[in-house]
Amino acid sequence: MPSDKPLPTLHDVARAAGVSTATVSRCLNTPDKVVERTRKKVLAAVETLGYSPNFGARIMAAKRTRTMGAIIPTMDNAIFARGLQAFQETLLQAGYSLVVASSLYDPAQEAAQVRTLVARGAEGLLLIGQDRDAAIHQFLATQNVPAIAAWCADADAPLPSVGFDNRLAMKALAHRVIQLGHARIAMISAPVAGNDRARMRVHGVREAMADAGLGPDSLTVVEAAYEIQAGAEAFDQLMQRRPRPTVVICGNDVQAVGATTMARQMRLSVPRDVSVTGFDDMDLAHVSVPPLTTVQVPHHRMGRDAAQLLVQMVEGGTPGRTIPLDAPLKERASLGAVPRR
Amino acid sequence: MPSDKPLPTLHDVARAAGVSTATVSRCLNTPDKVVERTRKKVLAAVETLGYSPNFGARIMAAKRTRTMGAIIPTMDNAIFARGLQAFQETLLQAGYSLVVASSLYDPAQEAAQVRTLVARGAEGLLLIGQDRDAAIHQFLATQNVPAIAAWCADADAPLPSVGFDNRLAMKALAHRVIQLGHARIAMISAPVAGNDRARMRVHGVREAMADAGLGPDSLTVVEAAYEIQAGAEAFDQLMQRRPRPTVVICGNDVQAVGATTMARQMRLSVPRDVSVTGFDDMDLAHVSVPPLTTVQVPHHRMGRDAAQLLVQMVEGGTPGRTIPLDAPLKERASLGAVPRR
DNA sequence: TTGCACGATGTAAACGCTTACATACGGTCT
DNA sequence: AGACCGTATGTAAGCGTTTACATCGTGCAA
Repeated sequence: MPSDKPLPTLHDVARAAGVSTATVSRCLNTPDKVVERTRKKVLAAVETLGYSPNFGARIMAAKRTRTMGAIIPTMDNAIFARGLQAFQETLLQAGYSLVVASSLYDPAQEAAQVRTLVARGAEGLLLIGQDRDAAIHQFLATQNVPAIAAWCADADAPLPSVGFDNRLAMKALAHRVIQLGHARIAMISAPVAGNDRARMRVHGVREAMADAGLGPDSLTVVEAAYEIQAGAEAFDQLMQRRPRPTVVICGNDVQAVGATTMARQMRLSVPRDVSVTGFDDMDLAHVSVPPLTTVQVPHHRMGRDAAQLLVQMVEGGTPGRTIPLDAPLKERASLGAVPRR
Repeated sequence: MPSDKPLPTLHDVARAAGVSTATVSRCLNTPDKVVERTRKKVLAAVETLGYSPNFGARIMAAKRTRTMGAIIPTMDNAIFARGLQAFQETLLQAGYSLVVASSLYDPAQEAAQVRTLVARGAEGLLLIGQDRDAAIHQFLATQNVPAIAAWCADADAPLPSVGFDNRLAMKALAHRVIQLGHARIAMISAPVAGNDRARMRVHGVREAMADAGLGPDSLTVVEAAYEIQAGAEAFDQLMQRRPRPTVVICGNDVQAVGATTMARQMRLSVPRDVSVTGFDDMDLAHVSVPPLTTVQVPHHRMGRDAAQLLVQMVEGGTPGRTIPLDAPLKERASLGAVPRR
């Protein structure tokens, strides 16, 4: 209970400056509508009183919160955090604040957060991926809150998206893998339930294989948690299989680094004995020994473009058009030709 | 201009349910003050109309935003992002939303963000470190907004803090380094201007050296940006010095990984030719070859405890007492005995 | 039966700002 | 000099909740 003395109001400032509340308000919001002399007086009063406008009253009168919301699976994932950073910076430039919430990869939590953020006055929402219940879209529509999906690019999905095509990006990587002669392929994926990005990456590998005439039984997929250790364990498990896969395609860099680390422990040389690839191109990918072949995710551009698109949708009332971004293959030492024997 | 049909208000719901606005409000906020039959009627009306309370009006009347603010240097730093994640999760449990802003390590930006977040209705603020202008504290005091500092622990600093003592943690690491026989010590630090965490870490090394009778000229400190590449360049530069340092203490894991990477490029063996240490214990530290000796920063606990303390300060009006946390030394292969020659 | 207490609901007053509209005041043009 | 115009400022009406207080009704004790 912060029951201290009440904060000064517009009225107090107006009285102190000897003007009306309207003039004070104008000084703060549209300074050029007030003549210099008056403005100075008012600003001086604001200063001495330590006035700061009341948020509630302001948005109630202006009918604008100038706040956007973002719901990401978790900021523990550095790559989301970085996208969020760019999103926030761009939003700030446009005069918006950012409220964040996390779903922890749980659709129910995400749905709850959508309601929370809208109730908290978010004028627009940034979500990750397209996997969600139709009820959410309906809710957003009735509340008249525009939303966009990042980390994907899919023109005919429910939400306009800003990002790259997970399926195609991974397909390109898998294509290159196959080109190098690999035919016994294993994949470590994050859990695909409720995660279209992970699912699409698996699809991408499948498609590349199908295109190359490799049957579905040439691929072994295991799901693992988004952790280095889990990647390591999954790699271990995959290496027990006979015949052994010649390449392990990972759905992300974190698991891939777990894989290379485990390979070293198992005294398997990467890529001589087995190749490993990642996805995201985070710092880890460079540091891994050997450096990871991976897909570069444009997290910064994604965050920035998402912010711009969302602001445009909120302010222009426009429907919002998907912005596809490139996610180029970064070929590094962890991927080599299939071992001959 | 989202000029669509206006959203339903409390009045609309009240009319639809055939009750007063007060009853509807009670149904939503204190359901047990309303008899079952009425409540059902009202909730049905809420549902069919798709009613969602107006944020501005609500906080104006209730005088509570249930929003906290956090200003961190950047979410590009995974370790801040993770602390923030824990902070947000804990806040959510307590019924608060989180507005985030970033200072980009710039005190002026931080000051501006403090004002922005307060104007945005933040009831409490999480800041990083203690390095800031007194004017900020004064502003927060007049606005009656409690704030705490994370990533540090300093009982007699202006703000109550939740975190660890950067100086002591680094001193412990340096002590161990010296114990291993190192006497020509180099340090790569993030820029210390306006960054008490970085500065305190340097102090820690200096103190450990002084305690061991090593003069200040046994230490070479270079500042570098918070990037792998910058760490690599700084390491290169330090390795040109003669006599060459036998250990490079880095202010953080990112720069340390840059150092080990550069060492490999220079065909220097770590720790045989030169030892390297980090600070933070992020994923990178495990993955580095060799794994980094570092200081484990309790980012998750810090975020959680910070949230709890802040909520307590906001709700209880209590002054807030510093919560010191451990940041233990994690000794791994990158630190070895001083090379004999 | 009357009176009372108490629980359920209604009434209406804030809350502090923005902004449409009204007003006042000079200055210009005829 | 009078009419007119434009600019700077004032007046006051909301904005949609919450909540103190008033009112109503029902059940129970006397």
